Amino acid sequence: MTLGDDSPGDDALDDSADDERLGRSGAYSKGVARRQEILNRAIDVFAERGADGASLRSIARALGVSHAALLHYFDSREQLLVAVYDHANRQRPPAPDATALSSLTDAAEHNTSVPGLVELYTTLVATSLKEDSATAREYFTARFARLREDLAARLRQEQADGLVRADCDPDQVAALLIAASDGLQVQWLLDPSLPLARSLGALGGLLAPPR
Amino acid sequence: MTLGDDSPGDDALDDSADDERLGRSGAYSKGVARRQEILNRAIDVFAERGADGASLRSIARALGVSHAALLHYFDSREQLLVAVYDHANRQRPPAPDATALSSLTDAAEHNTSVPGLVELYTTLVATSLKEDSATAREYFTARFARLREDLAARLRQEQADGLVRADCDPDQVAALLIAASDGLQVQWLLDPSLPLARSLGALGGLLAPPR
DNA sequence: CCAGAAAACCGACCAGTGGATGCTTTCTCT
DNA sequence: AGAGAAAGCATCCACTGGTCGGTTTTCTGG
Repeated sequence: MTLGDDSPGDDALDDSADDERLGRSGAYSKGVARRQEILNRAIDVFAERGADGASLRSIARALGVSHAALLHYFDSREQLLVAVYDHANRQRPPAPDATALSSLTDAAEHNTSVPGLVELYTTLVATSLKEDSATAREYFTARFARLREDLAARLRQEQADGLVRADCDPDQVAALLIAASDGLQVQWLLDPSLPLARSLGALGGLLAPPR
Repeated sequence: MTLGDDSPGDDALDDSADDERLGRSGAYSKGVARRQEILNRAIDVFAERGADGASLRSIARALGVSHAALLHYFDSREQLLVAVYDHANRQRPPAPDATALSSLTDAAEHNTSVPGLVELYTTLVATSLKEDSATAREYFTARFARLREDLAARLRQEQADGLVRADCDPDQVAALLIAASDGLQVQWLLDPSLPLARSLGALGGLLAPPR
């Protein structure tokens, strides 16, 4: 277990923080290339064969390596999947000057456009709730906290600018926005006929200041 | 596979619809008792040992039976878990004359008070997204549809009564409310310091008619 | 340039999983 | 009592994530 000898300087997270973060990135050039390859192929396998079909052996087969090779780059399947999700998200750099709502709508649009992404996200959130979840829990708590902070700041600004009604707490609304976006994506995946964007838009209407 | 001989009159769903629905309920009295026993113990195991710890063998061990016995009452682990969730929900009969928002707040309160319930719910929703999900998908699509309809009706009434602002689409807001409630419960489970009720309350504030 | 250290990778193995199957035991109804 | 269905078990299966020891490949410092 990674419990007995959690060596000082947990190298799974804090090395080469500028580019990639989860799991060992290779020291040799072949290694870093493989790592990218894994991340890229894994999302495909996930999209094609679903969460259950994306076993370590299945992903490894798609790459022509053994499943042990994957565990050389990532401590666990969980960590691999988190890295895949993280990787998929870094493909879409966030627009810094977007509205709180529009940034969420954009993200939702992106998620629903990449096959398998919402399923991956939901799967990972579910595993992050398990008590013994190692990587996922840490990752998503941090992600939610960061997102809430970011959105709350945006909302405060928009309140000051008169774009958002003033009689609501930005912190609560930030949590609310994220929750609504996540929940709607799930509902949409179960029933794609739902107008995801429009529902989020309705929330925008509720946030607009009274005229 | 249950694919070859999906016999006519799928008895897993349509028999004894008044009380229980998922999986075979016993024809002998001992059988129906066992079924209740399974449902009751399973939720405990889930609460104590988490989603991963709730394997068929683990649950069976807690009952003093073999894991094959469980599969005699339920077609699959997935179906068992759905039945457990359904069972846990039937414990709490819904108040018929509640506000759209208050009914959700109550439900959220209930979910967060029963250990393991939110984790079970999230796990099941995640599995319902998998392509080959048999029972869960059907169950949750139906659940979401029913919930949306019910909430939308409540909202329309409240709009007519002047309790909810009129300039929003009840259907969109219904989906929104469910999504927000679900998403907030997840965030709360990852960080229990979040004021779940207050966040939902903020949504109530947004829905209130302008004064 | 080449020795040697580290990285990359494999094959074999392990305990545990969900599920299928065939058999025995227990129950209930006529 | 006896037929027939339900309840339940032992056993098997393919597969999973993860570990381990060993081999090959890749790089770097002298």
